[in-house]
Amino acid sequence: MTSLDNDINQHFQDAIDVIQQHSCEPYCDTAEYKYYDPQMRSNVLCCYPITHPSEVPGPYDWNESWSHVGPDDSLDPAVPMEYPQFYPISHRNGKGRKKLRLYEFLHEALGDPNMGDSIQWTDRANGTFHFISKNKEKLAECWGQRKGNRKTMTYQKMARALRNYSRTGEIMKVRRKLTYQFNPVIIERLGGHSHSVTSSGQTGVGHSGRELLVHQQHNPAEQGYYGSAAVPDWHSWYGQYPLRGEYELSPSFTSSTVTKI
DNA sequence: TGCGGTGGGAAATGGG
DNA sequence: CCCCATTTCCCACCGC
Repeated sequence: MTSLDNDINQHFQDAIDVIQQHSCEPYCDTAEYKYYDPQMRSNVLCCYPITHPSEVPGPYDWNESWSHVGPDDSLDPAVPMEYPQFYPISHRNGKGRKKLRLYEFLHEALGDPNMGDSIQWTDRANGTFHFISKNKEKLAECWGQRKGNRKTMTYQKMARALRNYSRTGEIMKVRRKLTYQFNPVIIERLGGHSHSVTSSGQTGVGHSGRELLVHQQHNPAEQGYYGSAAVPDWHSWYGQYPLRGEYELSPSFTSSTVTKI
């Protein structure tokens, strides 16, 4: 155990204390927070009450929960839940710690079967995901507890943070209820495998959305999810959202480019 | 009309 | 003290 590990564990323990002081809500098993070990990612994430394997949500019930949007042939509800992925931990950089970002938490949650009834991939290849209306508040509360917020996190507040990502480009809102989309660059950085991102050899750089950048044109076949006029591909989004002038669009929008500024 | 969801301004907060 | 990434509050709007 390195001193860094000790430090991290100490801070985690502090967080636990805070959480406990604020009387932990039902979804959170504080015991799971005891050790902050990158090798135990699922435990770190887990703040969700699964008392019996049968409670682990099975394949998503599209008929029931998405009846308001109708069937979508591009979606595959049969895609099996995946187990947490072991992407480079973002909480720490070379020295010291780095705060967990919301999009990182969401990506973790998407890989955690225990969170399957709160958040799910809609189209993993596109990086689109959606919250489950019924349980979205649970996920928000987990997020709030994870951050040690003073007040209870709500979906509304979490969604506000998500909307801020629209400006920076990490996550965009999809014109569909409770649905958002990761920037493919983020997916790749997080260790996902959005096939819509070609390898430029410059992934995983930097520490904020700042280096994030332009993405190539979409294969139209990949856009079935959105329909024609809904949410466009990434460079349309970048065109729509200038990203605070911190990102420069590649002269050729059609090439896959990740440019560090 | 009520509700759930969306969108965004603005100030506050807390870590680095 | 500054910057960043939210967090918190609040209000307006929209579609069902």
